[in-house]
Amino acid sequence: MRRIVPKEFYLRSTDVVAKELLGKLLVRTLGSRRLSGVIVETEAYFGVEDPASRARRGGDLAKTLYGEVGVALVYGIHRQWLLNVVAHEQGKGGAVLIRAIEPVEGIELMIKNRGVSKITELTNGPGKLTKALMIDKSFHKKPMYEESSELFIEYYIDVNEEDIVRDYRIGVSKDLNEPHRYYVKWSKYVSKRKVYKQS
DNA sequence: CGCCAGATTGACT
DNA sequence: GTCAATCTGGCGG
Repeated sequence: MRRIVPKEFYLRSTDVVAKELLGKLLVRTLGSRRLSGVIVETEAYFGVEDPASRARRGGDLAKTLYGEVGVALVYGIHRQWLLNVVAHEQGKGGAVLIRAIEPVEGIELMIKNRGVSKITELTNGPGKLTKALMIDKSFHKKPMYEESSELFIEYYIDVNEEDIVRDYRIGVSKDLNEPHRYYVKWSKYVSKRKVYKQS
């Protein structure tokens, strides 16, 4: 039985949502076809108080970060698309970056989309998974709690608390002094690189 | 319209 | 390990 994660799920602290998204299924539909994967790595980003957040730069992304929860925030960087879900408490700003998934459905098509055959290389990075699932700017601001969006998140498995690792965010030039990256310890699909610096 | 930073990736030494 | 390709969005002129 499939059940989509409801909008209310995202109206909580960004950190809690980031952690609880682990083990959920990210689904992209193409007509009757499904491409999906288990979320195994996430990072929390906040509002203007976060030096690594796009909210710092103002504009549309800042508005989206502080806006309605449960919608996709698609952001382009270094010629990749990165997928976030807007999640924060009432009156605050924040979003969860989905950094890695484990392929479940539609693996053949993902291989075609990515141009690589090694399964573990398919979706073990934020830019990689958007390419594998054919996610681009057209999904920006679309609700992720409705099947009609063709991009949504379902309940899938429960991850044990002791299997969740908390660490500093990856790749940001100016991080906060607290870890905001979460990943599943046993997953082979977590992006390995660790290039964080302290501000 | 040009400039530039940046939550990345993959090719290469 | 190093490094550059190449894209988006904000901002200044």
